[in-house]
Amino acid sequence: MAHDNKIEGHKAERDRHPAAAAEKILDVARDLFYRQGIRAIGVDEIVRTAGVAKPSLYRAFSSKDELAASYLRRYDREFWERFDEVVAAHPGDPRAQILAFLTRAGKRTQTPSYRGCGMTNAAVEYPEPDHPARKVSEDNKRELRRRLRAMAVEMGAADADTLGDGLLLLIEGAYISGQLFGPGGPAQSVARNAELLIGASLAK
Amino acid sequence: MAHDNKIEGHKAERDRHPAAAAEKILDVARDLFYRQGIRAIGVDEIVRTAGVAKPSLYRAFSSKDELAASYLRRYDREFWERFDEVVAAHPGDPRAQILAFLTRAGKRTQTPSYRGCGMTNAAVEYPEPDHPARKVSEDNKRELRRRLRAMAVEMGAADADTLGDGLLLLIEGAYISGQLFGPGGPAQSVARNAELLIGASLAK
DNA sequence: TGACAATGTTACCGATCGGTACGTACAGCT
DNA sequence: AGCTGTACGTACCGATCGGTAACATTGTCA
Repeated sequence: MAHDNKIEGHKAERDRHPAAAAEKILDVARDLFYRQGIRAIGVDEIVRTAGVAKPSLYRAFSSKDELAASYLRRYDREFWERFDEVVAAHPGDPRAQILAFLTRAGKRTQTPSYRGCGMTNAAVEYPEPDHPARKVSEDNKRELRRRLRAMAVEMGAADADTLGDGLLLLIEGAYISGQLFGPGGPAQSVARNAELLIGASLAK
Repeated sequence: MAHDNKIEGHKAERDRHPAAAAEKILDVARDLFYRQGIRAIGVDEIVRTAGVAKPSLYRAFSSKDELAASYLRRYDREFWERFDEVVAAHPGDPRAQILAFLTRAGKRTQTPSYRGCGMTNAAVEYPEPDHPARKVSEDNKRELRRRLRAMAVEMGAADADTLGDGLLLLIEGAYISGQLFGPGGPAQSVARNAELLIGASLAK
């Protein structure tokens, strides 16, 4: 054992860039937190699944709460990437943008393993206003509200704030009932209902 | 307190009916579970707040999960009481019934301490399909969906299932964004948006 | 070769988790 | 009185929680 330097090369492959453990941790945390919930997952399970040591977690993240916040910050980035992607697909046509977004979201909610919006779920799990994870979630939702209202203005809605908020309600409702009802649930009709709501809000 | 001859009372007052501890436990659990979340509250905190001993909890409830389910069963009863109350206030007028329900719900969401729907929150906290608390929650939501769709039929909607589901999405969205945004959030417009959606769904 | 940075290993901490074995106080009945 | 059933409390269980100290091992780069 003393001179046992040559083992399998199962660790030499990732030395190229630093903080490889942190990335694996975040990958695993993202997966487990989203699927099972943040409170349901302990740090031990994370490091065990990631195949890293616990100190590696606490060298990269100051606490579990901060790891949760990091998970949500990454979620936030990916969310807006998807959002901007569908927006860019229909330039100058906010109605088509929203409908495309909702069609895609509605489709995702029909997946058996669908677990809703990580942001929304985190806010439910952490009602305390000063929790780091909740702050990220609230920021994300505030920005979403702002954008939806702006798009309602673009659409020329008589009461743009009401329409923007109505769309947000439909979206959040889809996130929640997607995970509550599973495939075949009410979330499958979110795009159709949004279309109806938009139509009613534009007609005067 | 009509015949309250017994004094002294840290135990004499509840001899009349059995399982007084169980009631206090359920009262406290209801309050703490709703405000902070089920996973966030330990059984120790419950019994401490209730001023009872821990075995009293486990004599009345086989586990914490079962206590959570009991909390939700009570929540379910009270929910349908409120629901039936507003339905009874507008006999034969499903549109007025729903609007009245949503007006009241929308108002509640503007309370600073609002924490959403206990059913919805529990489903977010417990994604596992066989968790006792989740089962209660799913049953409640399925029944709500059924009723909303039935009311949409009563209203004479062209696509009643879509309207019923759309109303459910708005409701769930209001529950969630009520606790996410607090007063001034999108949930304040849930009744207005429902009105628009209903109008658009009835016009052909 | 030697310093450095990143990770791993092991062992631990106090607190809290959900849950229970067991003894006791007190009612009603005979 | 004596017995019995019932509701309750004290004290405790092992497991897990989030988090840390100390040190060994690794490959990289100068």
